[in-house]
Amino acid sequence: MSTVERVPDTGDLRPAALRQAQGTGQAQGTHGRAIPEATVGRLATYLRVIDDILDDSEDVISSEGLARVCGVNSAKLRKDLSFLGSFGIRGVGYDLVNLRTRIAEVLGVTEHRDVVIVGLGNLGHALAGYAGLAARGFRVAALFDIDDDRLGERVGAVTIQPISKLRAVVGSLSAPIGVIATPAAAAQEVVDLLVGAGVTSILNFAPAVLTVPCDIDVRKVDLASELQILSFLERRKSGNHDAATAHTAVSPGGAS
Amino acid sequence: MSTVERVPDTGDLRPAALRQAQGTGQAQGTHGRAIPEATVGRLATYLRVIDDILDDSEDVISSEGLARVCGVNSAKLRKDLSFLGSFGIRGVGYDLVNLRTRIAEVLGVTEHRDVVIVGLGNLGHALAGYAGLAARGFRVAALFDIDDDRLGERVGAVTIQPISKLRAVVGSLSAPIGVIATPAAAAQEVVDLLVGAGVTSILNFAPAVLTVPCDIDVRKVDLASELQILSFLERRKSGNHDAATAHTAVSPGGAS
DNA sequence: GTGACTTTGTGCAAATGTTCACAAGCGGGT
DNA sequence: ACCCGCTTGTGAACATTTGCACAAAGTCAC
Repeated sequence: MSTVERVPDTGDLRPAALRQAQGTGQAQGTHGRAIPEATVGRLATYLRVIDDILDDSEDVISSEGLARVCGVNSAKLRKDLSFLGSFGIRGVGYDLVNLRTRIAEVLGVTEHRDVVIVGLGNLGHALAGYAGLAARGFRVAALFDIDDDRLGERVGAVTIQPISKLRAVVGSLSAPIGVIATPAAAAQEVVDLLVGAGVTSILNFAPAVLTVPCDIDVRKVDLASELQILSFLERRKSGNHDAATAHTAVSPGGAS
Repeated sequence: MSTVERVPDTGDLRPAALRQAQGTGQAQGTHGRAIPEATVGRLATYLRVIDDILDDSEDVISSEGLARVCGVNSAKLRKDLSFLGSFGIRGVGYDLVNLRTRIAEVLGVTEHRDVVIVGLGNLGHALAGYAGLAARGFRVAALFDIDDDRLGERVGAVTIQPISKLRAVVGSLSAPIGVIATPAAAAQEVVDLLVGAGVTSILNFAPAVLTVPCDIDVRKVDLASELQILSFLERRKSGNHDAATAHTAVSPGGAS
């Protein structure tokens, strides 16, 4: 996952999925250790679960206890936390408040981080109205849509603005995250606009492969892909390999 | 990712995230090879991209060409496809129509697969109204909500029904995928209902860790987690490790 | 203070995933 | 029919991630 500079002939631009898949090298932890990609992905879960149990539990929790609630192996949890420059207490466990603060720091969500959403269709509305965002460290700072009918409409406390305002508004925010909730056809155009306005982190809900400069992080959420993966697992469970085998028996004896 | 049977003391039930993270052993490919978890996750992307380029392109594409559009390494693409019992033609490439059919078969989306959505808030509405679902091999078969005000409302061609009908309706469908779009507080209750009704594949949008029997597949989509990961990457880019280092300098010289 | 018990932090090995590099195979030109 | 150039399929090297097992380090009872 560390061969980003070796991308062959795409030059400065490359499909976002490439960066997603390959990662961006190593993250520096607090005490100089690198934080693996896989660990970062779980920290968000730990943070949420800790928030869930902050009230009704002791103020200290063991790796075993937290791991059970998070649905992960306790050794993995401990190793993950060790990348944060851990301060668990041997024989006791982790102080929940401390732990929460520490993870939030590493994830950069101690202060609320700004989010701008482009595309206010059904999905965009759902995202913009999602109350959980504030609780998880984010603030919906601006909403943009290309459709005149939607301009001026308010979702929560924020008014939908025309795309033409995007550059100026984004410029006034500090390192906002861009969320693309437009149809796939518009996604590349929108991502170009966002990048042009200085956004360097983007969450893409449109089912399209985006091409961005190599210093931009893009993550993708694709409902249909998730369903298709479930569909595959389902298929495997019921043992329906037959339909697949039916019509192409091309490869001979090469299999091991 | 193949140690599912070794789960320690949770017995028959275990948090869904565990199964998510660990996978469920190995999938059997057509010619007897196992399909790795990571490959399955990419097949959905390939399928979508192929659909995108089916018209405006040649009827054959090289691994290099397809890989570029999908944003992956061409060797990885070839290896992924080789698990399908590949039938690419050396010196030429892959027949797009064939490839599409083959991937759809493996993913189990040749016929439309039924999806039932529970929770018709903003997000549920967005999902239910998502036109792309049909194009990607799914059919919204039923909608359920607990709120009396929403009962009878139609989204697309489907009417929202009370939760009490869930068991009966699900029983009349063949291996539907359950989608949970309720608040986190209701998610465990809903997943229990779905499992009780015979659903074995579930996509969870609620930010909660679900506990399910071990033969049930649960996948999770969490907006806030994705944003937090982006937030971390952003933080790393700008080199803001300072705030993090500020208040806990516990671990001594153990760092490399 | 001492010993028993608990839990963290981590070295190490196994499993999984990615990339390279190249032999094997195919089509087209002559 | 044969050669040439192109592309697939895959063995092997490399990288990452996971899980085990245990030493190190703390608490608690007495």
